[in-house]
Amino acid sequence: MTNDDTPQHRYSATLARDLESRWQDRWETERTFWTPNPRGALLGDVNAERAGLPKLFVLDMFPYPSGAGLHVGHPLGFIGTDVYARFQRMNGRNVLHAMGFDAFGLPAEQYAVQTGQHPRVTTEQNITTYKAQLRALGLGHDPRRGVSTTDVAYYRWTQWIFLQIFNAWYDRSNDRARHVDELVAELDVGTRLPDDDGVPWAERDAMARRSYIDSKRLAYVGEAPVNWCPGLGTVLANEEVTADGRSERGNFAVYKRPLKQWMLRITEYADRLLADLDDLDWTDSIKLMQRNWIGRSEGAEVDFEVVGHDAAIAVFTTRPDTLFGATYMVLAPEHPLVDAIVPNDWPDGSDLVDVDTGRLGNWRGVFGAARTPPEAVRAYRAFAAAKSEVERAAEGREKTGVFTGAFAVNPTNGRQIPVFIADYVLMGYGTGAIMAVPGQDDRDWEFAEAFDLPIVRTVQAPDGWDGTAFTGDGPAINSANDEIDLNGLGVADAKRTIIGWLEARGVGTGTITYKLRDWLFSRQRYWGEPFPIVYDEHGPLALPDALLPVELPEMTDFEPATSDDPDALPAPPLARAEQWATVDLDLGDGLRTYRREVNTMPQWAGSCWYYLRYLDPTNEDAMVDRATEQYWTNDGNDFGTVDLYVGGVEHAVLHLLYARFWHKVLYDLGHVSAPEPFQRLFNQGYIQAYAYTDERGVYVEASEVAERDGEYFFGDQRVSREYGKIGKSLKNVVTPDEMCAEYGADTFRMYEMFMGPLDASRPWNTRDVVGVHRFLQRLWRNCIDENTGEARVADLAPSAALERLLHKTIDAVRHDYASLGFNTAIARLFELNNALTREVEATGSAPRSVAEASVLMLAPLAPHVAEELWHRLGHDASLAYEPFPVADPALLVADTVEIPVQVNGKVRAKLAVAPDADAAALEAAALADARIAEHLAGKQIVKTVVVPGRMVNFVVR
RNA sequence: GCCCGAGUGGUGGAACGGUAUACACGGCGGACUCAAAAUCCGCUGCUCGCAAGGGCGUGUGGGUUCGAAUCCCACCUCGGGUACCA
Repeated sequence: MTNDDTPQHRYSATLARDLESRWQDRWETERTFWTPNPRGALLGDVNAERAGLPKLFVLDMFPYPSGAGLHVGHPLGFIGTDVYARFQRMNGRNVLHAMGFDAFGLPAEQYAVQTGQHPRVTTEQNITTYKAQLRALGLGHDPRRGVSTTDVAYYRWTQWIFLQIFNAWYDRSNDRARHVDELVAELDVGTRLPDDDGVPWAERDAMARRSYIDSKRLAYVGEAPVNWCPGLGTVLANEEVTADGRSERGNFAVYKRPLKQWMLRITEYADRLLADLDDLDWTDSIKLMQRNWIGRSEGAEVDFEVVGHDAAIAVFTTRPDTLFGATYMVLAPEHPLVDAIVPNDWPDGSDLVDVDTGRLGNWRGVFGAARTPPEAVRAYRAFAAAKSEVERAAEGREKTGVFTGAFAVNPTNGRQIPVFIADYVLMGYGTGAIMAVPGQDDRDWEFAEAFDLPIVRTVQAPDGWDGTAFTGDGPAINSANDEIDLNGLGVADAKRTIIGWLEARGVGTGTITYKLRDWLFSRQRYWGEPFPIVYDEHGPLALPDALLPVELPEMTDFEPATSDDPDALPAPPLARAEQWATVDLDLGDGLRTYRREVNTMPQWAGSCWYYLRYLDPTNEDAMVDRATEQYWTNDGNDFGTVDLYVGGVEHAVLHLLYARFWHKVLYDLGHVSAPEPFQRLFNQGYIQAYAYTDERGVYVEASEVAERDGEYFFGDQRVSREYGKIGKSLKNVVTPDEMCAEYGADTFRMYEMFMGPLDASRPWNTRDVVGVHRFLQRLWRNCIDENTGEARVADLAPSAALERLLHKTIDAVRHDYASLGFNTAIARLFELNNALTREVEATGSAPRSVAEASVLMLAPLAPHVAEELWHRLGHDASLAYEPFPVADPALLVADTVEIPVQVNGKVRAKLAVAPDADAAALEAAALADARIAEHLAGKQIVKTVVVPGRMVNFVVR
């Protein structure tokens, strides 16, 4: 690249690397980015006075340190937050910016299973690599605050938070979580009554009381249908299962199984999680994704009596207005009422039955060889349970089910309607049972067609309706009995009316249901946080704070028992650590032997609260000091603690919903002072890259492909170009390390910011990087003599035009930095520098005022070279806290502006006029223009539009 | 299927309803050089024209407006989310 002719002090990659490592060392030695807390261990003696400034908490979604290290796509958001943070430091904010690691998780464990290397060793090596890579980018993080979720000193507090959740219950009357001791106290004095089976509190024994309290906790052991993944040997949260019913990690089949697992009662927060979205500065699309996930729907619960039984089937429906059209019912196959209502024999005299068609799951008896209802139910349940989620998806929406032999009564008209079980009804949603209204529901229509069930329309479909279910609005029909008449009412009115009738009759109520389920919180893994829980013969008990942390035992075999058998039972690795799992403790009634919880927490646990630990990472007495938390949360009217949170959209529901939930629990219990964790959320785009395949479709090393005449060649071989995720499999990995070596970190940082808006995804193109490098080289040359390395600025006034441009640039760059519009800020700096270059060429030196302002404006983007230039321009201190330039408003007004003159909307001339020229003056000037006169000749002016300072338009005929 | 979001030069991308294509890459031409690289300067949406100048242009088709990349309607393509949620 460079040879002997190149001036010694030209800004080259070598020079860049040299000054970058010097400045990184200096920032470290001088503790430049140590951010003071208002009190406590992190107040310190460096920058302490800054604790009096207004705070700004900037946060990145912390990374999982994978063995592959960073590629160029990873740091996009990190650089964006760093630019923003540096800019705000120069604006007099006390900025907290740190980087930790979300280091529990499957890859380290799977690597451990393969190699026997302890996951902690792998994890620590990976973190070391990441830290070195991140340091080389010059990110201004406070190194003291970068916690890892795997640090014992960190997960001690993750366990502590779990205990807060375990020891809390949700007080619906006050709509907040409270400590269970308060529940016990209220029950003891009788201001609150148990809401389960009516046995008075005073008459319950200790075990009954304990089990009642356990049933109220926000963390509880529940038996629920869970996503069991035998291929991974663990259960998964709904959020970890893909749409086609496989595990997000590893792509194994997932089955629904009822298992006892830890659950967190996030559903109690559904309404608040929904409502508080309104006050967050998040994009509408993320809010919408969260709203959809929470899935609030309003409707009614209606009881259908079962013929011949003293039982009723409760259904949830969002369309109570269609109740008259309910012609059958469907229960989920595993619905608890099924066994109770299934008769031993098929009902007599039915005109319903076509026993011999052999059609799968038809009216009765023909499911497999089933001859009786119990046989049919058993056979169908086996059929449904044997299907994995994938198979269900693959079969599409084909409706299957069996008649249970039972009938229920439609409360509106007394008609007896058959009761089915079918897997299109899910146990986990609503009541696990539906009333089927084929006339107004597509799924019910399909099922009714498959099973020849009657269809009654209760909403008038529009003329020309093609015959299937009509789900739109329209007047009710066929919907009247002796007491109530919905006919003619629209859907909304009909709903209101029927709910009133149901409530008056005591057979139903208006209700709200959520799609959101409680959070399945156990994993059968080794490399996660152990629960601070032990069991006696009656159930789980919390360990006291004094016994935290519960550390992971040393093991050599980390593998959970995996299996191809969907019916295999979970066997967590910690269960094999016998010594560890059995423990003698005195929990208040003498030394006894307990069994530890052998599941671990999911990876989301540690990432639910790391931003709080950044605030006070070394505190051994509390998760975070209260006053410190308040300082970093409140700058007047904060609703969320973090001011700016930047990360990928892939965490739109999982992480962000879980973290909001934990934060709200902590808020209710008085541990944090804002109701939400993240005030402003910004989703950065992805960087992808081109990949190339040869004739066989095999990927070839992208860095060795050359473009010639619009075609791509790998050696002599023609290859075709694709576009996709950066990764080993596409052979298109480019690392920040390579870019730093070839151009320097400043060039790399600026290129990432220049490629496009931060929230847009874009292709990496190494070829384009050189443009930013040239800019830095030109700016350097404008300030520094390339032969001597001395500053070449002069204390001259810049030309009026340059000065005006400088202030216009300051104004634009400030605005762009504040709104994360880094690509356009860079374009402005390029323009300023191009103008400065011309002035330097004309006069031989750069005016100091322009050079210094340029350097300060560059600093957030390219901090190393900016520091070096600042230093060479004669400043001893780092510019990290130097005030950012401020534009002089007087210089923002141009002396002339160019105004387009249009004839019939087409630009025909441009006028140079004073910016404050009024409409009359503009019109006169436009009419005086020769070219305009030409276009107006022989035409009649119908209308003249003049917008002062903007444009003139003549409409002619 | 449903719900979002996006389609602008050869490429990445600019553009409060008011001069479309800022800035950069690439390309072309030139300076420097024995030469090349690096560096510097100029040109670069398509099209007709010697030129002056004109026509056409922001996925497609309509609409609103004096004026639309921008607002509205329909459609096409791509990306994301979600999926029997009653």
